[in-house]
Amino acid sequence: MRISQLAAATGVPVATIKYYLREKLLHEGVLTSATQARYDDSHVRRLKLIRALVGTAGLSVAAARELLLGVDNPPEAGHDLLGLAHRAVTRPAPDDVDLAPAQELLRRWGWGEQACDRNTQAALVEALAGLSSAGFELPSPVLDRYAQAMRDVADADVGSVPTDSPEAAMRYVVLGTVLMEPVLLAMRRLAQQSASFERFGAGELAGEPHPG
Amino acid sequence: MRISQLAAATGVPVATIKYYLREKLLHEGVLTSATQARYDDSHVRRLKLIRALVGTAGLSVAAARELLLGVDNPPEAGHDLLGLAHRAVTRPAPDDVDLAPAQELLRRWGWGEQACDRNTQAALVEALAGLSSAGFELPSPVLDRYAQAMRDVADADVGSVPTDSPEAAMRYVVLGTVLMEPVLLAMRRLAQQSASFERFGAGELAGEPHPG
DNA sequence: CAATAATGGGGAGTAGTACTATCCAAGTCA
DNA sequence: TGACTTGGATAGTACTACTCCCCATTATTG
Repeated sequence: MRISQLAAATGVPVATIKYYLREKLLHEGVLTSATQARYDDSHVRRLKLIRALVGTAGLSVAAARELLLGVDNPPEAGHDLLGLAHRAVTRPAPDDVDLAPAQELLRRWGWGEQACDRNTQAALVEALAGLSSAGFELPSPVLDRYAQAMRDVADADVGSVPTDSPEAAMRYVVLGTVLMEPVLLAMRRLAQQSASFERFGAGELAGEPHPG
Repeated sequence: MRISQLAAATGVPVATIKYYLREKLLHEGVLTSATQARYDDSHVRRLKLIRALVGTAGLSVAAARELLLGVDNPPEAGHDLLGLAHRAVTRPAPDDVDLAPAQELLRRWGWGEQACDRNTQAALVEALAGLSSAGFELPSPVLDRYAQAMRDVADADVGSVPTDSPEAAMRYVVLGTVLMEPVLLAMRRLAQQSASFERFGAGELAGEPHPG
């Protein structure tokens, strides 16, 4: 399979494939001469994965590269798989963030504080600060309901990790974490629309998507 | 309050404030002369809100403008509030997307199909396509668990909308939808870390954030 | 009142990202 | 043999979110 066929098979322009090769997101083909290389099914699969990461999941090319690097070279059997996935989607926190608000919540929810990564805690703190700096104060009970729901999600996540092979687990965790996020957000919005429709009826909060 | 004081009060550079003024994200101050305008608390609040939207929530300036425009001019009492918020974070779907996969899921979950916006359904279809094109096949029962969790989230969302004033409802729905997303994602990651830690222990899936 | 500083308004410039286009020599295929 | 394709590299593009600079006009300060 030559590069133009790879392009045809995936819908990705040749120039873009070359770009991904340069950026080390896609492994090189086997050179058969100075100006010819052969690509195979692994390139097709990888290309689709890349497009899912940078397209659907909205990762930057740099983040996708880091994440793929981890998928390619599993650190050791199961060592910090989650950390790898989370690092690709969580920006590093500055040294001086105050994690106290997050830690209090973790205690309240019984989520092992020592299990939870600094940067992820900082992300929660920042997100909550965004809410409150927008003048949006969330009552604790409501926040707790959200936490319970996300705990359910996480239990589903962790519960369905394949435990047979470390590579499979790796793949599942890394990709499941980032590729599931847009799915969850879309589901939330649909559920909101449905709940709003049931509660308020058309034309109240949900609007009138199908008037007449 | 002059522009430099507004900058000092919010931490936003003067040049950036001018940019937001040009882009109509921030309302103008009251001119007291040809080269002087007065700003007040409403500008401080608005600026914080803008930073939360484009910073924390990751909206583009254009999306933030559209959303703020809606918050400023509530259409009519409760008319399509959700639609407004969702439009700001959901890109328009092309005419030819096949919504069938989403509609089947909506039926299965009992979420009123007629309540659910085309673009949002398309977003779900695309997100699921991203998963599957990455070679990631999600068992239906697992997807159903996610759906249940997001339904819980949405019920909390809709249940805590203030029903007294349309303006308050507007604000709550629009901002709650977009500003809560980063909160939910951060909570999911923390819950994953905690669940993983409980299930596999340190050094297995969760990694060893605190070795020793 | 004079010197210095700050402001509104506006245009231009910048940094980063994700491509996209062009070129060329070398190789393939008809 | 000769048009077409490829790998490899460089340069250019479109977009976004600022950031810089300028100027005439105030405001402030000594």
